[in-house]
Amino acid sequence: MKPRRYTSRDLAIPAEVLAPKLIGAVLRRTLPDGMVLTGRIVETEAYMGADDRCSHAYNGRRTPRNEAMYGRAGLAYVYFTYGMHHCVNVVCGEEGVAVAVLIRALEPLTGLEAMRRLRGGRKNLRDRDLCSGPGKLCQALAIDRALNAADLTADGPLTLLHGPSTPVLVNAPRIGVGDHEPWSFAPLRWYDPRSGHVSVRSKSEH
DNA sequence: GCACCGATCGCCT
DNA sequence: GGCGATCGGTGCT
Repeated sequence: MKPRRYTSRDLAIPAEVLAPKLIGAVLRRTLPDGMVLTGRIVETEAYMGADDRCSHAYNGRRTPRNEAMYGRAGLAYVYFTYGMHHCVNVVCGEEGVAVAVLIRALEPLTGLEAMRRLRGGRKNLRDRDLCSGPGKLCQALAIDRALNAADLTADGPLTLLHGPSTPVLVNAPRIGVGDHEPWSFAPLRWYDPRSGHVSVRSKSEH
C-alpha cells in the first residue's frame, strides 16, 4: 500500500493537537544517492509560540535562525544546538504564527545499516540507540541546517507520511527545557510507551 | 567585541 | 546520576 503524504492542510492545526497525532506517523529521508531511510515517530513535543517561555519564538522573537517557524504549515524547522547537535521540528498552525512540533524519537523501519554508519558506525550500537533522541535521529537521517525550511509535504529529501496505526499515548512534561515555570511542567510531550525507542521514560513505567 | 548558555549526547563513576 | 564537549545564536556592553 502506498504511503500517503501529510498535506499542509493536515498540519495547519495547533501544536498541542498535532503533537499527539504525529505519534505513529512516518518520517522518510531520501539521501542524495537515492537511499531511503524511514522511521516511525514515537515521541514528540509541542512548542506553543510567543507565549511559551521554552520556545525559540518566545516573546515574539523572530531572527534568521527561527524564521522557518513563521512559515507555512509543513515546513521543517531545523536548528543547531549544544555546539554539535541538530533538532528537527514540523512547523504547524497558521502561517505567521511560530508554532511547531519537535520530533524527539523514531523507531527505525528501513535503512538501519545506513543509519548506523551515519551515527558513527560504532560497534555495539543497538537499534534502540539509533534514533532515541532529537540529536540522534538527525544524525541517523543526515538532517542538518541544509534541510531547514524544507517542505515535508513534498516528495523531496524529507517527507512526512501517515502511519497505519493509532498507538497508545502517554502525555508528560517536556525534556530539557530548563526552569521556566509554568511552561517547564506543562504536559506538552507525547510518546508511545510500548516503543523501546523513546528517549526518556518516566519512572512509574515498568 | 564579548560572555553566556542551550528543545543533547556519550562516557565516566 | 554526573559532567565535559563544542560552537552558533543572542543580547548586552
